[in-house]
Amino acid sequence: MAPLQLDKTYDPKAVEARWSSEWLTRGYFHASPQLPGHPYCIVIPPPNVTGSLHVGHALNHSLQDILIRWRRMEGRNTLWLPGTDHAGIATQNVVEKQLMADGQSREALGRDRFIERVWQWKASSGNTIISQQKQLGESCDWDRLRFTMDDGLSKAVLEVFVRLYDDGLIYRGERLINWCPRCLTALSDIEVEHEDTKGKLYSIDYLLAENASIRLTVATTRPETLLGDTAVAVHPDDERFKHLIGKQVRLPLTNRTIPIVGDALLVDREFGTGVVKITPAHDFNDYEAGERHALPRLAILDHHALLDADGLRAAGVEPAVIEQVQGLPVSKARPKVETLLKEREHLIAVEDHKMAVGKCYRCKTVVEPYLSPQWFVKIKPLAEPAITAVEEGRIRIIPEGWANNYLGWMRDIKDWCISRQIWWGHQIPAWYCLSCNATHVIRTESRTAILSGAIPIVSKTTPAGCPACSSKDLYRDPDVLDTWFSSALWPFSTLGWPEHTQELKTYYPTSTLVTGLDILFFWVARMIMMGLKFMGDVPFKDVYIHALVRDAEGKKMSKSKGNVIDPLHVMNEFGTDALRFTLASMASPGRDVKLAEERIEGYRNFANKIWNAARFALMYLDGPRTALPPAQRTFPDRWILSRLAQTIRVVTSELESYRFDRAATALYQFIWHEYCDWYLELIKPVLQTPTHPDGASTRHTLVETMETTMRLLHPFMPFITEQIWQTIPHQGDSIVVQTYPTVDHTWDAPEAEQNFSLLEHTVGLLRTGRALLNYPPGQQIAFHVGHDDPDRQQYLGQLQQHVTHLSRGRVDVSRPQEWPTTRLLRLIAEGLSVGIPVADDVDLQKAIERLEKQILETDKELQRVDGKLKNAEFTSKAPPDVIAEHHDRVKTLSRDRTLLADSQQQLRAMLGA
RNA sequence: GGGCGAUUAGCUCAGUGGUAGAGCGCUUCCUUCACACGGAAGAGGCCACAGGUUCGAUACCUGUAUCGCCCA
Repeated sequence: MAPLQLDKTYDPKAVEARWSSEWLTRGYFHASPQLPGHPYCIVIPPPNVTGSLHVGHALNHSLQDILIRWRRMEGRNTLWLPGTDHAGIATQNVVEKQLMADGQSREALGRDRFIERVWQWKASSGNTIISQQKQLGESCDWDRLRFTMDDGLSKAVLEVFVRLYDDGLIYRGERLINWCPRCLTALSDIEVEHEDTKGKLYSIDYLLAENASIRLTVATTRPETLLGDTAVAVHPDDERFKHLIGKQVRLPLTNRTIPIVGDALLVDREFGTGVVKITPAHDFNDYEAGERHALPRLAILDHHALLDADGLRAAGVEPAVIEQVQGLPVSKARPKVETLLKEREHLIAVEDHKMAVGKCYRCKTVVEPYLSPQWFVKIKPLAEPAITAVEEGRIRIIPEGWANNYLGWMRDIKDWCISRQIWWGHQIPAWYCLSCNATHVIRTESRTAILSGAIPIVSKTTPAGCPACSSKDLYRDPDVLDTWFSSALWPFSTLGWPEHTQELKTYYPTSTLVTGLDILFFWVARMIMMGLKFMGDVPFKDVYIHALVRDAEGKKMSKSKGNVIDPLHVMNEFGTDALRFTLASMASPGRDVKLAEERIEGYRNFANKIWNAARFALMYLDGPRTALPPAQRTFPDRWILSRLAQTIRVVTSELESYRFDRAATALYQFIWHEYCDWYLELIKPVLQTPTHPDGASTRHTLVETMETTMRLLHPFMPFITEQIWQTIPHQGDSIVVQTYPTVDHTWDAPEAEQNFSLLEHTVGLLRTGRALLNYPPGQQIAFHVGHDDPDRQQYLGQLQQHVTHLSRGRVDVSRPQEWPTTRLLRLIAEGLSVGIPVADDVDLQKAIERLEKQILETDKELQRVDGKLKNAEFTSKAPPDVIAEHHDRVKTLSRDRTLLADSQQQLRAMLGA
């Protein structure tokens, strides 16, 4: 292949477009159980089908792609399985909004036509995120794209539901659940977000029924729910009130009297007045207290969370009060009730009070505890093995700190409410015989209510008739399942379960799950439970939890908050590789990512640096290349091979421990500050001399190290590495399917690394001296270099040509004692001395100040180290090697100190002359 | 209220029981032949605070403060 012409500046767009389509055409990402290699599988956390790629996805997906590309290159049989979930509530909301814009409504359309509309919407818009993922270079097996509402996955949902029901692990019952009055559906506990808000604490007097002069002051944050109170509670040991337990109080604004109960769990004696009201139909704690005391539940809110006239009448609320509050939302009813209580002198005090309100995680509407019949998963029996799996290490959570989080939640887990009162999703496979359930299924014109006593027929297929009475008059439960119910099956439903596929056999359990902490409970925990239950094995071995990308205020990014950053715009501006590398480098465990554009720009520059290194190589590759054994190569070649070997070691081991940040740092450091800054500079004299005897070997090392480096970097920056790899000499069709670099021990060259360190310090001092004396970079200067240590002095002799080249001067290597004593600036560091001649017209002030500063620093350090050595405790207790090191340091520092002082004195003398 | 995490250079963040680090930003010099999306040289830090362990603590322990997250 003819070398491609490389532009001076890297242009990511053309390169990315070319390779992302080329890779797909060539089918590199297609997995097959028949392929050789130990399987390595990741299932993607399915993004919401309504979504577009946000920066959180970009992070999550970049990390997975790094793992997958790395393992693929290692020769594993890799499968990265992509897909989306149907996001019941979110998707329904999106399509409903569209309908509303057209003046239509879901109800007017009817269920079947509405669902058709959603599928149409999915066909036209549901692939947005998929094409964006491809743009990011994700090496998923796109042939296996899955969707939670696919036939196969839906079959898995049916299978699981029916089996759990048959096992007694799914039940239907009336419970207090979280209800979103905007989405008009139940939510599970974890779909409610708690938010601190400023509220008020109201103190309200309830009068004792038998003696109205005795008042009991109740403290509450929700005075309007008082209309549904069925008791007040005090602490059974509270001396102030315990004698009142068992008596009745008059409930204000109603015709009811309610009992006073003693309840140690509900009542905190220190809180408020020490007396609380109990409203079992509208508060979770009260619901449980109501169970304990067998209290009635009076619901006074309807499903829109409006004060309900029927409910209020049933609760014995005075007609005049009903008149004022019926049909009002809570926020408007509260001040009305407040006024009424005040008028009747029941309201004693109102204080500011901090409280948490629950909001719907999809639409942020305040949720209401709501009494209704719902379907639940009995979760304890499923949770137990899921706890054990993590405790026993069959599943590793990384970083492991989150394991406690997981275990704590799992041990205290509550039954999972899985029914949703929406249309888009997997409809629950339960039917009710209308004749057997005549009193429990109540049909009116507008809706059908299935009361909690109704007996369902649960079946994978539509039953032909009622098994009890053979009636064919069956009514299907209109509810659908929580989206997370189907997501919980993802690691095996996507591989073909309940069929016994070759894919399942090969790729389950999957290897690694990469996800954010935010869905540890929503998703990860539930996958573990379902995987253990239905596959009899864990769904994955490693769970890597990465940081969340947050907005400027440290808040979670979400579409509904409108605080998302668009990664596509970033990819356009700086290149996909730059974004990917940025995210990888910021993926430190336990810290949230705050994405700054300057950072991405920095890695754009890194890509450009790599690009230009490759251009440089291509310029000088003409001519033969000879592979000598590493030991016979030049010093720069031996050094860079040694550094490359070390980098391979670091990158590989950091990847193994999911330290993407450290792997990225190691690559950056090696490529920029070793390969470009030093290696390419060191070999220029050889390359630029056409007949140089080391030419053939150097060109070989140049290609060898660059080709290896591209492979090492490829998982992080797939596009630029492919482009460069294709351009330089190589074997094979694509870097995607090359082997990942492994360490070649013959590359290790400690002696070259030591010499390099000496070279680096020497060149550094010479350059400092040049800058101090304001000599132009190009000016040839007759430098002196020397070292205290005879070995080092000898090495300096061997390095002379390199020092000469890199310092752009003539270099005399000799003992400092032999140097001229006048018109020479001497700089000293750790035994190393350099001498720079001082021209007549040079301003010495800067150099003198620099020496002064260094003397002060050396003094300070000397004092510190010497102080430690004079401390008897230190010398008697510290390890001998540490003490020896300190002695060495004192020796070197004092010698440096003397030489620095001499040098300064000489300069001062010149200044005086 | 309970749990977890953070506090290190102007900013964003690594890090380690024995000499304090990176990227970006900043200052000065340089368009020299891979790269000005660049090169070279610099400036900049009581490692949040207070105790303790230790010969030695930025690191380990305890407490405090501030911030953030999760759960109730």
